[in-house]
Amino acid sequence: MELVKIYECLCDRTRLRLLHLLQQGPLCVCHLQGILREPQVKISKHLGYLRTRGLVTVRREGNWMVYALPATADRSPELVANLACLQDCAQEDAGLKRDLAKLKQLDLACAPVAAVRGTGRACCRG
Amino acid sequence: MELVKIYECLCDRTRLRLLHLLQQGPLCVCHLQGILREPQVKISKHLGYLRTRGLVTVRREGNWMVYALPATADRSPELVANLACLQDCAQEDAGLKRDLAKLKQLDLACAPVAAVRGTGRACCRG
DNA sequence: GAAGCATATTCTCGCGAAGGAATATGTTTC
DNA sequence: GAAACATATTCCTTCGCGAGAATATGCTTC
Repeated sequence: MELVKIYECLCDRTRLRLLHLLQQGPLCVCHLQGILREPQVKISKHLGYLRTRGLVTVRREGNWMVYALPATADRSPELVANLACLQDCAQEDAGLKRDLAKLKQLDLACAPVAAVRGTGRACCRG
Repeated sequence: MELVKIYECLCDRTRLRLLHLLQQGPLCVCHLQGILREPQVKISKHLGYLRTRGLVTVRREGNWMVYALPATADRSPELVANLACLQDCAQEDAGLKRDLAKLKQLDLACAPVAAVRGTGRACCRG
């Protein structure tokens, strides 16, 4: 994976937020939408952008599309390094920390549903 | 310094090469030009881009403009983290390694001039 | 002060990317 | 199979960026 391509994915605020959240584990679009509070088109298109560049994978789960970072074995050294770096930097970034806090709340709110779906974190409006 | 701004600077191949080289120490434009083998306008404009975003500083030295990374004390944690990450990633990148090799050669070739100028690495065509 | 040098700036072009509105696709439920 | 739902795609507009040619700026030397 080319280094510049990784930076191209990281250089947009929305994508940065998405990748940051996905570092916590797989998430479906409606989750991401609920946290980012951005229009559906916007989120869907940025996820598409990340997918075509291999920074994200998708699987369908009923009505939902569940996005995730590539399996650990499939991550290039550059990607691993930059994801780690992002984790570090996120602690200085109020916005990213807020996203994370919202995610934790969702996890709690959806605990039953998540358990049923067995993913540990499927969509909570189901 | 905003995280996204840093990534915006890193997401162009030319700028990536420039920043990578500057991690070795200050360099004048003609040095960078000699290593990258790109037209003068291109290099100058990308250096300008980096400067307006605070990722690089300049000082004039006679006819030459000497570019450098910000003083260590002036680097945000995000910048420090990403520069370190870049160093790591550079070892997987053949192009960046080649740039580095060329830089070492220049250092040797210009040793006398560099000594005179006292910067340890001023322009070698002087 | 004129000439020569290193570098920056301006102008213009083409392209790709971001955003939003509307619409399409694929899945589930009844 | 129709309705409801989650998500993707298309179409359009706007905007900033990258590239190159030509020109300007600022310093030095004679």
